[in-house]
Formats: sequence, C-alpha cells, structure tokens
Amino acid sequence: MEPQPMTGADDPGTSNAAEPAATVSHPGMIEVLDGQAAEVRAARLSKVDGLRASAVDPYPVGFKRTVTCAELAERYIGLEAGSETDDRVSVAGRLMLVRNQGKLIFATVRDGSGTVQLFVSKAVIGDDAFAAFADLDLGDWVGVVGDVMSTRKGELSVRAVSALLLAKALRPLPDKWHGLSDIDTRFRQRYVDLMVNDEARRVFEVRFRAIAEMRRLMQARGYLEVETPVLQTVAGGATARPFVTHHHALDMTLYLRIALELHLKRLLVGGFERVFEIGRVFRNEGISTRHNPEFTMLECYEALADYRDMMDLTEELITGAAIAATGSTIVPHPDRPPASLGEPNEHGGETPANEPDRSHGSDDRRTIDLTPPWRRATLRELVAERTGLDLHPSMPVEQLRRHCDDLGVPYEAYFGSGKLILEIYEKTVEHTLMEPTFVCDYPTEVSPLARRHRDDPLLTERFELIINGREIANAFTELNDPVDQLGRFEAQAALKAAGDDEANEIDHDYVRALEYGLPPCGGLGIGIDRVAMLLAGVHSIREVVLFPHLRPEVG
RNA sequence: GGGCCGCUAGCUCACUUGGUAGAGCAACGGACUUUUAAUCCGCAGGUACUGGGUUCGAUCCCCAGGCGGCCCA
Repeated sequence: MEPQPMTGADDPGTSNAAEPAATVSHPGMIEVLDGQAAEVRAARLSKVDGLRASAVDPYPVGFKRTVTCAELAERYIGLEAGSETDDRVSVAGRLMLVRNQGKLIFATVRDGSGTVQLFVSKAVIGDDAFAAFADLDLGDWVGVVGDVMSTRKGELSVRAVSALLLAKALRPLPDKWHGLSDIDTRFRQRYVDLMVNDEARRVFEVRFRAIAEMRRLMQARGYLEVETPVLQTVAGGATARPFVTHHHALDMTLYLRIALELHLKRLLVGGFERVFEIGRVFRNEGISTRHNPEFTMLECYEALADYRDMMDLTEELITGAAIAATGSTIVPHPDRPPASLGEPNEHGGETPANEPDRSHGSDDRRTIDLTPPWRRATLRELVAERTGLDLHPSMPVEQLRRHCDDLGVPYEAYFGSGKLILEIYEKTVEHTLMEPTFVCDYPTEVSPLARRHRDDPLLTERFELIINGREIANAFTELNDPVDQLGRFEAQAALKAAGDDEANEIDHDYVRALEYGLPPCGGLGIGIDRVAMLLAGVHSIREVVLFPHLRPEVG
C-alpha cells in the first residue's frame, strides 16, 4: 500500500475552525479549557480543518506497519554509525520529540515497544511532504515509510520517504523533560501517565507478566480456570463490607462479591477437582495506599490437598511470578520512598534535584529476598517471640483484654478470645515480618471457613503469607463438615448482631452444597495487587491499578 | 475519622516579610541538512483550587469547603 502523502497544510489561519474560545460544553465534559490550553486546542482544530480542506484525512483508517521500534533496535543492533541501507520499513507511533534543523528534521516516535528516530530530509521526502511533516505536533500519531540508517552519531533512524498523519492530537503533551508528575493527574488521566512515564509502563508490565505467569503455572498444574458470579445474593467468603446494588427486573438487593471462595468450593462439590479464578472483588471500605475498593484476587481450590500443600503452591506461584516479571527473586524494598513515579522518564534522566533524599545506587536500597523455602511459624510462636506472651484461644477473655490493655491494643466488647489474639498479633507482629513468612494456625473464631486444626479444635489449619509486613495470601485446609460450617456461620451471625458489620452472612445454599459432600481440600487466595506492588517495588496500590478509584473530579 | 503538608501558565517549578506574578519546556513567528531535553532570535500565555473574613489593598494573613499527598487510627 502506498501511504497517502502529506500535503502542505501550513495555512490554517484561513480555515473556518471551531469557535476560537474552544470552551467545551458537552454534558460529559468535566473540564473547561481556558487560556493557553484553549488556544492550543483551537489552533489544532484549525489544523484539522486545514488538512481536510486539502483532502488529507487527519484520522485515516489503519496503517500497514512492517516493524516495531523494538524489532528495529534488535535487528540493527550492530549497524555502523553513518551507514545507510536500502532496507525499506514502515513504522508507526506517537511523535514524542522533534528537532527541526530547517531542512532536516529529527523526530522521536514511540510505539508500544519502544522508540526510534525519524530522519526527515527535505531533499529526500520532497518539499510538500516536508512542510506537512513540519506542521505535525508533538503527540500526533504518524506512520512513516523509509529506509533504515544510522546517523553520524550512531543513532538508529528511519530515513523517511513518505509520512502519513495517523491521528491528530488536540491536546499538548506534558513537559518533555519533566513529564507528568502531578499524582492526581497521573491517576485521573492515566493515558497521559502511560504516554510519558516509562516507570508507569514498567510497573504495569511487571503486573501483567506476573499474572500471566501465575495463570500459566495454575494451568500447568491441571487447574481449570473458571468464572463465578460477581453479583451475589449473599456476599460471603471473607470478612468485609460489601457494595450493595439493586436488580430492577427482579426488584431485589444484590451484593458485589467480596471473595471468590464459596462459589469455587461449590465447584469442588460438583466434581471439578482443581479450579482457580483470577477476578475482581469489591470491598466497601476506606481508600488508602494499601486499599482500592476493587482489587484482584487469585483463588484456587484443590481436592485432597491441605494447607501445607497450599504453602508449597504459594511459594511456587510467587517466586515464579517474580522471575517472570522481574527476572529475580530479589525484589526492591519500597523503603517508604517519596513518590518514585512521575519522574523522568523516557530520557533516562537522573533523579531531579527536587527529590533530595532518594537513595541512589543499589547499596542503599534494601531488598526483599523471596527465594524459598520461606519461614513457617505459628501465630502463637510469633506472638510469643515478639511479646513474650503465650496466647491460646482457651484463655479467658478477661485475661486477653488485660494483655491488650498492656500492649495498647484496642478492642470491642464483642471480641472473643480468638479475635483478641488476632488483634494482638496484627498490632505487634504482622508489620514486623519483612521476609516471607507463613503465619500458621489462626484461631477458629476468626476463621469461619477453615477446617479445625487436626491437633487443636480452637485453632484452624490456616495460614497467611506476610511479606514486607503485608498480607499477601491467605489459605486453609477448607472446612467441609456442613454441621460445623453452619455452626460457624451462626456464630458469625451472632457477631453481626453484636455490632460487627464485617461478619459473614449465613449462606444456606453453601451449607446445602457441603451436605452433598465437599472433598477434603486446600484453598488459597492471593492478593494480586499486593504481589504486583511487591514485585514492582512500589508503595501504593494506586501505582499497580490502572484506573484507581478517586473522588470525582471537580468542575 | 485525626494530624501535618500541598494546590500559581498546557507541563515542571519560582517569587511576593500584604501593593493583582516569573522562569524552563510546550505553543506561536523566524533562522538552521546529522540532532539527541538540539540550538539561537522574537512573541505571547494567569479566575494564583473555591467561597467567605481581616485590610486602603489578599496569590500571600485568618476561617470554611474541595481535591491530592504523607503519617496515624
């Protein structure tokens, strides 16, 4: 195909462009441009009109690309400085930088794989096309046909023989050197963040590679990937407040799921022996650097396994994800950093001077070693290590409350012994566990879906995986005794009545399913966002969620 | 929910002990055929988050609100 050559459109002033004010008043528009931004936008709309008047489509259909920037860089890695080839290629991407020399233009285009330099010579491309290229703006998408060459300085380039505008940008890119660092704007206009901040793209590449690897590992182990309902009549499987919605045709209240657990175990009742789901769950709680109202869980259930098998699986999944995503099981420690994003950027810039206390070099930067095997310790042992207290759910509530008082751990009147122990653990131990640690054998009271421990009915066969002070995974030998399960649900209902609005609802259908016989099984849930944070070395969940929840933008 | 901090040009940031604001980049006009954040000359660009208050005068001081960040719960 022959790209449509650009025609000179350097007379936009005469076009009948949009009203100069360019204040947009679409109902959905949340931003009214004014001042400079409106002028830029109006000028570019004029260009669009000018192009159309010259029979150039500013938004043409498609473009036949023959090579990506990364492929070019790989293929011509040894190309000698100053050499030219006859290798004809077509590249396409966004115009990121332009260095106009008068009769020669250097431009940097970025595609999904990387960047390449365009070498646009007036003598090569012709006067009209050169003028049209010079009229492009940063941010425009272009398709270029040309020959591979290397400049005198050795920069791999495409010497353009024709160029085609693929999509006109109406809004300017952020500062080409400082990029976009305003955190609010980075999240609200993530598309701009991704355009200009290499680090933002890197974080999401880590996330998506980690997910892909975990999915691959699950499938390689014979787990079937399934999908279960998001809209549920009972939101169970975790202790959390659900979002409530309404089904109009049925005129009934529905809840967005807070976990995947109960439906997946129903599938084991049905005879699937290994199932997993990677899915979004929703919890109606506060927003912070660690919490987004919707986040992603991997949950899996395996018949005939127990929680020790789940520990092995957890190690395999997370170390596999770490290697796939970062190449190593040594991950950076997000050592309470200042905003590490929004910094330059594609130019490989140094940390700018306005970030005084960044530690440079790997020596100062602590790391977390994910190399297995990981420590396995009981909650009881860990609390004893930390506080000297040997706590067990058989201890009277009054005694445990006194320990809480001594330790400054707050509690509610309805907390039983198990919950009080859990609170002590969370306030004194959890945040201190930096290296990966399986914290085992939680009190039965706070684990309504876990099987009682084979050696102690007041404890369950449950673990949480803690890395860098944060819960990454939660797993148990699943409770499959329907009578015990109903009793646990009823205890939860009593807690709810006593004021615990995160307590579980009774899911009668789930109990019915258990009555048909759930095979002994192990189950595991992994917080994907937290894994992504860990592997990417970022401090806030908002860095690993493409479009984190924010308060509405104010007009 | 509490404490602290921030909000100034499209972007990144200054200044103003209270007298309605500047720079770099982007934009716009011009020069330039091997640049690398190109360079050089020129020219523009502002509801200082919003609303009150104090004051002759507020971007600055005070109060309330909005959004964001950090820390704590």
